[in-house]
Amino acid sequence: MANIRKVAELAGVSVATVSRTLQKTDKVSTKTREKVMHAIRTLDYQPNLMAVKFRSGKTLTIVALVPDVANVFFARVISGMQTEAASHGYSILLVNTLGDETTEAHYAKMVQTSQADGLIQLRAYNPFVDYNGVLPMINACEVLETAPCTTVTLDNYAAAKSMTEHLISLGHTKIALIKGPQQSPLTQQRLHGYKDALHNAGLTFDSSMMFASDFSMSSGYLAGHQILQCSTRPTAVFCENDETAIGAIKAFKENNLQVPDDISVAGFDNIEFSQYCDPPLTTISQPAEEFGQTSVAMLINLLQDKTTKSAKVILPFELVMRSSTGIAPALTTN
Amino acid sequence: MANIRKVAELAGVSVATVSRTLQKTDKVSTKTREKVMHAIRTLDYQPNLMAVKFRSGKTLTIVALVPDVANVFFARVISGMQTEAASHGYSILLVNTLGDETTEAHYAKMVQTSQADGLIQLRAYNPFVDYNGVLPMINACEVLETAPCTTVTLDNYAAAKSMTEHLISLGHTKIALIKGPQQSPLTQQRLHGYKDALHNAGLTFDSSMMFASDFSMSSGYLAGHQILQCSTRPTAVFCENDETAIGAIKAFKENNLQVPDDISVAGFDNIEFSQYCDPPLTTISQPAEEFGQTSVAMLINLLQDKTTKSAKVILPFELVMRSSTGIAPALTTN
DNA sequence: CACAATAATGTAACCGATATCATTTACCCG
DNA sequence: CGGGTAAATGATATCGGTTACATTATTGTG
Repeated sequence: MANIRKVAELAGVSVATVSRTLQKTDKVSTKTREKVMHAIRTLDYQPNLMAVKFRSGKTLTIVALVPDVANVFFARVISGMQTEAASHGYSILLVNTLGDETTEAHYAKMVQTSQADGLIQLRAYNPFVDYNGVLPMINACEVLETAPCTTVTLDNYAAAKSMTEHLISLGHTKIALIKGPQQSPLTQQRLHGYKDALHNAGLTFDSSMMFASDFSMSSGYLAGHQILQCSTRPTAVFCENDETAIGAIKAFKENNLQVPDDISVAGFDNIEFSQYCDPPLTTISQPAEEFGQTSVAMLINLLQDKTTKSAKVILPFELVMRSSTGIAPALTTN
Repeated sequence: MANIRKVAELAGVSVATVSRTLQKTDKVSTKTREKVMHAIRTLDYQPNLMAVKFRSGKTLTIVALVPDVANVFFARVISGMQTEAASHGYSILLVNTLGDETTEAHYAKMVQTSQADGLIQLRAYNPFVDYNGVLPMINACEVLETAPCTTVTLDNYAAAKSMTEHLISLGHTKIALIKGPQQSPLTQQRLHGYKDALHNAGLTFDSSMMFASDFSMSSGYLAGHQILQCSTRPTAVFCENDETAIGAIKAFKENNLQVPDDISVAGFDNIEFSQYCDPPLTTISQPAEEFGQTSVAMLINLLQDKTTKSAKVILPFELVMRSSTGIAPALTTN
C-alpha cells in the first residue's frame, strides 16, 4: 500500500507538502499541487486514516450499546443514530449487549482505550466502572433519574398514566397490566403511571391484575392466557409494549374473545406492525428515530465542548387511538 | 491520560518491559512484573488501542453495509453478525445505506484507508470501485451469481418455486404475485421460481397478476387493494416477503374477504410477526442470524488466509405452513 | 572458578500521518 | 538592484505503542 512517503518521493517533494496538498490546498502552489495530485493518482494513494486518528486522538467513532438490535423499536433508534452520526462524519460501532453488564463494560473500555470517542447506552446501567471525569456517554430510552450523564427519554410515567386514563374514560374499571421485566426502570415508571391513573379515578390497584413479561410476543401470549384464567376477567389490558399486546390479542382470539368488544387491549411504542395487526392497536407513539438522532447530537456536542453539563432531554409521546380499545362491556365472571 | 512511558518511568523499567509485561507475561521476571503491574494500577493505565491497531495494521473492525437497519429481517442478520464478530474479537461498524451507492462507496473506502479490515454487503452491489486484489468482502442475502466475492445466500429460486407449488397443490390455479423492487435480484430470482412452478404445472403466467411493492407493509396493503380490483380475482397471493403479505391481508379483511377461505396468502422470510398475525402466515423461513454469522465467519477466514477463493454458500430455507393458505375456492368474477 | 548458554532487560527504529519551526524562494517597491 | 516581507517548501519531532536487536544479568556445568 502506498504511503505518503512514496507519494512525496514520486512527486519530488517532501511529505509535508503532500500532507498540505491534501489538507490545506491553498497553502501550496499550483505547480506542486499538480505534481502531487498526479503522484497520488499514479500510486492510487489512500491516506491511512488509522494513522490520522491515532495522531489526532480523535476516532470519530461512537459505540452504541443496544440490548437487542433485532428489536423493532431499537432498530429504529439505531437508524436514527446512524443518520445523525453520518451527517457529522462519525461512525456507529454497534454492540448487541443482550443486557449483559460484562459485555457492556468491555465495550465501554473502547472509549477508555481511545478506540472510540463516546458511548450511547440504551439501558439504565452505567458501563463505566470507576471512570473519572465527565462521562463521554448519553443514556437514552431506558434511563434513571439518577443517571450520571445526559439522558434522552420520554415521560414513561405520563404516557402510561395517559393511556390508563384513556381506558378509564371508556368505562373500564378492571384493567389488567402486562408488565415488562421486573428490574427495568421503564416498567417501574409505567407501572407508576398506571397506578396513579387508577388511584386518581378512585379505582383500587389490584396486584393480581399484573402479569409479567419479557416484552416478547410469546410472553405476551402467555400473559394473555393467564388473564383468561382470572376469576373476574378484566375488560381491558394495558400492555407495556406492542409486542406483548400483540401476543395477548392472539391468546384472546384463540379463546373466541372479541377485541375490543369483549376486552380492550392497549400497547406502547407504536411499532409499525401495530397498525397492521387485527384490530389495529391503540398505543403510545414514541419518536424512536429521534431518540437515536438526539442522543448522537448531544454526544457529539459533549465531545466537542467538554463543558456541557448533563442534561435531561424529554421527547414527546402521543396517544394513538385505534380500534383495539373500546367501550367497556359488563364484567364477566368465569 | 497515562501512557506506556509514564508507566515505565514510575516502575523504573523500560517501555519494552512494560509492553512485554502486558503481551508476553512469561518473558518477564516476577519481580519486575509486580513493579509494572503496580505502576499500571497506580496510574490507571489503559493502553491506547488505536496506537496498537495503527502499528499492527489490523483494525479488527468489519464494516456492515445494511440497506435498512430498521427492517426486522436485517436486524436479525445484524444480530448474528454481532455475535460472531464478538466471539472473534472483531467489532461491527454498522452503516444504514438505504441502498445509496454513494454512501456504500464512501464506507467501502474505510477498508481502503485502513480503518476497517473487511466489509459485508447485504445488497447485490459492489461498493469497491476500481479495487485491485482480492476483495475483502462478503456479499450476503441479496446476491448475484456474478458477484466477484464470496456470497452467502439461499436459493430464492427454489424457495419461491416450492411455495408456488404448495399453493398449486392446494388447487389454486390463479395465483397473484406481489413482487419486490424491480431492480432487486431477489425479486428476479423469486419471480423466476414462481414462473417455473406455474409452467411446470401447466398453468400460464399472467403478467397482470403481478403487483409491485417496495417490500413495505403499506405497499403490500396497496397491492392488496389492487388485487381486489381484478376482473377475475386470484384465489391465492404469493408475496415476496412477509411485510407485504401482512399488508395485503389487511386490505382483504377490509373488503370482508376471509383468509384463507376466500383467498390464500403466502409470505417469505418468516419474520416473528408472521406467527402472530391473523391468520398466522404460511411463509418461507430463512435463517437470518445464520446469514450474519456465516458472513462474518467467512470474512474473518478470508482476512486471515488470503488464499481463500470466493465461495458460494447456500443456506437452507424451510417452507412453514400455517393457516393463511388453504384449499382453493371457486374462482370469483367481479 | 571460568565460560557458555539462557533469561531478562534496555535501546531505538518503526508504523503513517500532522504540525511546528526553520529555511528557501518569490515578489514588491523604493 | 538590494532589502524586506510574504509565500512555499523542507526537515524533523511527535502521537503510543511493538519488536528486532543489543546488552546485561543469571544460571548451569565441567
